[in-house]
Amino acid sequence: MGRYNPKVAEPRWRQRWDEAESFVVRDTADSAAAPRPKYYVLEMFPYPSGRIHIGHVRNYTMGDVVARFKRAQGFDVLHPMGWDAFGMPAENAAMEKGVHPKGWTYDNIAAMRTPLKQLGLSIDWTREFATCDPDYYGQEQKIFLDLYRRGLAYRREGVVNWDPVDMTVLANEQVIDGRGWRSGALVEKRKLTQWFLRITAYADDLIDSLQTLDRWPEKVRLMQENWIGRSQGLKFHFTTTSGAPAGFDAIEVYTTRPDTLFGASFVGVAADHPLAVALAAQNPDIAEFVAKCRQGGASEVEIEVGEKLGMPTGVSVRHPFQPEIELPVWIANFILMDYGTGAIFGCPAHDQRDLDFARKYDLPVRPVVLPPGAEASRFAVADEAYVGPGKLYNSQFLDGLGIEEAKRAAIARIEAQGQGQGATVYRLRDWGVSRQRYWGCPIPMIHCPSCGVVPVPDSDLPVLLPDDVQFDRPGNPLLRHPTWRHVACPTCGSPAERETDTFDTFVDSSWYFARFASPHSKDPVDRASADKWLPVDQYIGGVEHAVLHLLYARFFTRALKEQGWVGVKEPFAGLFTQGMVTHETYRAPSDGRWLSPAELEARPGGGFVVVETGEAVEACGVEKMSKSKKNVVAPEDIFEQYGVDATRLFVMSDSPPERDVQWSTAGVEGAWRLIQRIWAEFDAQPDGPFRAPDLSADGLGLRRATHRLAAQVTEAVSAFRFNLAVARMHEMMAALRAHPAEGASPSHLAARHEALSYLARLIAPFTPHLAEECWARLGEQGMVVDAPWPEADPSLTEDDEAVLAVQVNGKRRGEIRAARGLADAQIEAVALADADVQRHLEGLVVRKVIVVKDRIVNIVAVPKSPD
RNA sequence: GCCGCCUUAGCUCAGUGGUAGAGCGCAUCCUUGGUAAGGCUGAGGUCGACAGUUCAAUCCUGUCAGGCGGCACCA
Repeated sequence: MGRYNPKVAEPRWRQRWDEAESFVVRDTADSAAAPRPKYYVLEMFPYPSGRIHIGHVRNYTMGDVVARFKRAQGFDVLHPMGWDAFGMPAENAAMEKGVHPKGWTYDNIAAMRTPLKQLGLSIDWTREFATCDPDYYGQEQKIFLDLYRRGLAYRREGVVNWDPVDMTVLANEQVIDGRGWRSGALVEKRKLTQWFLRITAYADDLIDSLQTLDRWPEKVRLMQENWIGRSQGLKFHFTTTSGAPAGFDAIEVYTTRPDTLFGASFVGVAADHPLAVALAAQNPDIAEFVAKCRQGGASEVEIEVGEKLGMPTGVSVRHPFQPEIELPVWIANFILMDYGTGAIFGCPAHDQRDLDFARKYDLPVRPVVLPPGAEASRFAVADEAYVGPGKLYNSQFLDGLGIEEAKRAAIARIEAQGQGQGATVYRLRDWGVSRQRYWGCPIPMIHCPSCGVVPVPDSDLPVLLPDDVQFDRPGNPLLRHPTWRHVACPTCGSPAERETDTFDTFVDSSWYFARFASPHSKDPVDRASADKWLPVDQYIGGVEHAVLHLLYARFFTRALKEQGWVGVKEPFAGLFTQGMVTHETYRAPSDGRWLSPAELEARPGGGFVVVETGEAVEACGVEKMSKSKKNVVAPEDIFEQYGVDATRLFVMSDSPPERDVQWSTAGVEGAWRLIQRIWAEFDAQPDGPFRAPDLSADGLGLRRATHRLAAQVTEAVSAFRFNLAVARMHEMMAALRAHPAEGASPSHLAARHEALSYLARLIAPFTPHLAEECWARLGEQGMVVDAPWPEADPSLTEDDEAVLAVQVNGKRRGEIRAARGLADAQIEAVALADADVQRHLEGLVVRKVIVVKDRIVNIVAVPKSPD
């Protein structure tokens, strides 16, 4: 008799798993012979910041529960781990602390590997790699050259988002509310020559295939769909009639509402539009306005205010359907150069922005869509544009048509006139991947003065990062390196220069899941291994990657497939996005500074006091754990105090996994107690052997509880409802307590043995160390990790007698017991005979009786009529 | 502004068209050779508000309120 001591038990079992190589995947050798189906579980790999946090613990425990569960169910499971190791923080550390990014990164990896291994994850560590390993990024360069040869990578000058703090370019996706996603600095617009990946080539497939991803959260699919932002419309040109500079005979616009063309009252162009630029060169007023728009666009303030600003250009264009009508061309601040054609026609009656603009500059508002039930002579648009359904009017050949018909008719007419055609436009833009940084994968290109851009030959790969670099000032150290960039042109041999930009780190994470299939292959991916393991069956990570990483990875997988490296186009068949770990925050009432939980002491009767000062403190809200709010807990400390299993168990309980879970000391203590209670039941069990469980005797109730538990845990884990599984384990403890070992009959003991044997295997995905200890205590063969998942006996999961509630007019009035599946008429009779029910039926006439099998009886009764 | 999610016990949250649940907290009691602990029992609920569908609504539908998240001059 004794308490379960995780400090002793946990390291012992980890060592046993290591020695047995329990989690090493036997890859190609048995892939043909083994009949086991494969299952690839992957959690989003971590950035090696140097410490793990509770969020990691939750993420990796979820994956581990799935991996161990599938393993026990007989799947050949791949569950690898790696490091997303390139990126800015390493360079920041280099600048701040004078350490080399490489050393800093690998030290951090080592520091994080220890607690991750301590978690007892069923990971095949032989497949571990970091994206900053030359072996990995060399393969990435190979992939990039494939993309380049296939025209999916190209270089062009473009207006880019420049982060002045990180001194680098950011992708559109990395700009959030006008600020850099990492630095938080206001992003500026700059013109630079950049490498781009042609993700837009797959826009349609990326959007259309979303519906095949039926094991992805609806929310994420919706976010991707919105991000790609496909719209159908019409691209056409207006011919200019007067005032246009040379070369501007026409202005091309894009619209999704060609039906409203007869309501057009102006044409607008973006401040960056070539026409605006050309006019600015001649006209100082226009130049000033254009400059103001550019600033405004960056400042974001104008957008918040929503004020529409415009400047007439003096240019006029002809209406395509009404040659007698000319429309003025304006430059307007609400038109974006990088969407559509950077020019629009304004129909104020049916577009709120155009209406705001028209009211401000006193332009005509001409309604052309009549809402259902409205009268043409009286309908007018005031301050709100009409965007609803209706019939066209004031529109010549479109009159009387519905909106969709009118769109088709207008497009057909424009096409017939040769002035344009129907078009699909996307919000998604090509992915700019150049970063002016050192700690990233070098882009394997060479700039030759005579040959131009030349790819590094395959035989010269990988292009390695030089180690001898200085971080004494901001900017890219590769540019300043004395020798690294100077190289002979592979084509002509004359002096040339290497590309000094490196890849966006999202490139690194766009294919790592494929590399795990064959982490040591000489090629990026070994096709046979990829065919065996891909796609990832269950991917698990934070919802913050719903757009960026997941979209890039889907794009990369398509590109890899076309190159023949892999056979699938969707990388992740199943996706689960887990919630965050939160914690209460506390701040001192006196000076408002944040206090860490360690500085506080619980006060009897609720609330906390500061240990040092005795000052009373109230909790001020539950928030995501962050250093700034001091509401963090270090996983290592929790492991030390409660053990790894209690930590794992707690992060899996309480909250459904897709939701946030609130960390609390009480919660871990609850998990700790459950572990102790489980162990106590195993500890109390006398040594066997026991004869086969006897159905006739007092063990039946326990056997039912056991098999119900097996069924429930299996279902809960399959459905990612880990918290439910834990709740059922709590309930199981009540059943075990009701059937104590002490003084038990042999059949009773046998039923207990079965219960414990099942329980050890059912808890194994959650608390694997405890499970092994329990398994061994029971005297079972081998380790739990190699034991098959327990099957529930269907004949034991259901009681043969059901308890039915009896309602009278929808209110519960009594309870009856009846054999399962008993005929409705018989149940009705029993229910009506029940004393409680009889009492409630006094003075009533039964109108109808509804019997729901094995669940409930509802008696509908009305008062007796007086006669 | 648009889209999505949430609102159930003091707290954190499960759950179901048919008998309202768990953990923690709280109270009472037991144990004091599992003891920086263990256990029994109990109190505590208009299931956010209103309306509808139904024999029956916490659950389905609609409207509203409050909270959270994503997107946002995307033509």
